[in-house]
Amino acid sequence: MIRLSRKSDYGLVALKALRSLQPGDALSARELAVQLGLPGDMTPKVLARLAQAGLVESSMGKAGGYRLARSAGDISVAEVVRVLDGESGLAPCREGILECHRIETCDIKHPLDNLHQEVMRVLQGMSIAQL
Amino acid sequence: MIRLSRKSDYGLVALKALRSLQPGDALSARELAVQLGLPGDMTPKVLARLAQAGLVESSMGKAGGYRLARSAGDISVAEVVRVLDGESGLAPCREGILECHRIETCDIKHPLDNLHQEVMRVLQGMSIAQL
DNA sequence: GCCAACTGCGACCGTTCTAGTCCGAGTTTA
DNA sequence: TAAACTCGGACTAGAACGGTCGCAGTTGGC
Repeated sequence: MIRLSRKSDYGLVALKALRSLQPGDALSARELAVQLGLPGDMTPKVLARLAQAGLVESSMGKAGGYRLARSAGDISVAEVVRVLDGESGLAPCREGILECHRIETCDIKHPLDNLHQEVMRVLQGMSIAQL
Repeated sequence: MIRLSRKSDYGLVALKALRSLQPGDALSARELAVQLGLPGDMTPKVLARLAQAGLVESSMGKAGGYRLARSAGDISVAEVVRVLDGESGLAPCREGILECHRIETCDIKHPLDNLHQEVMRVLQGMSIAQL
């Protein structure tokens, strides 16, 4: 399936909301959740992950919150998806535990990898600012 | 997640195998499964679905089996994915039962739909023959 | 005419992944 | 010192997916 997870969806919406923030200001996760209608305890998680990856900055303590770490035009959809969903190839050959037993003879992996790169290039081409 | 389901994966592999068939010949689902190392009872399902969608032709009875209904160059990856996984937008706003409650105020749906179309265009650009 | 080898189709179950919640700890400001 | 926030892990419920089983219908050969 070519579909974004909810996490990525939430992340995109949240980033978009942070875009219209005055420099120096910050929005708390709870405020964002209420404002955007996102599930309460999911929002801090998504934002924390984005902060960890350097897409947003966080300030702790009272009156703390999140703000964009870079300009909205510098953050691509691809980056958000990669941070929140992890990057895995198009092909469902799981790595690790459930390894594909066809891996030796698989002749479609390379073409699919190429496709995957093209898809990511498309996502790379759209920034938060363009959403 | 931007990942193909196993069904789509199996479908692509199977179609690719059918490509090198003599005209008039047919391969049974079981043969394909053995030959490609696919799970035994999954393969008939995938092929039946493909036949239903007109991507492969089937002949019943003894010595029956499957063959491509069109030339491999005319079948795109996008089509296979659409048939086996169903087409759903990039955005995870499920339709029907679990409708997104943000649907009214959602301002990223349209941009995501555009992205989705671009992604499908990429998949459309690769045919079974190119795999 | 019967049997064997297929497709076709629906029902079913177990596993995996995802979404969402809860809770405790650390940080900052008033 | 208290309030408001981030941070991180652990846990639960539910949906989606992969995979299996069984039966009906069809065809070709003996």
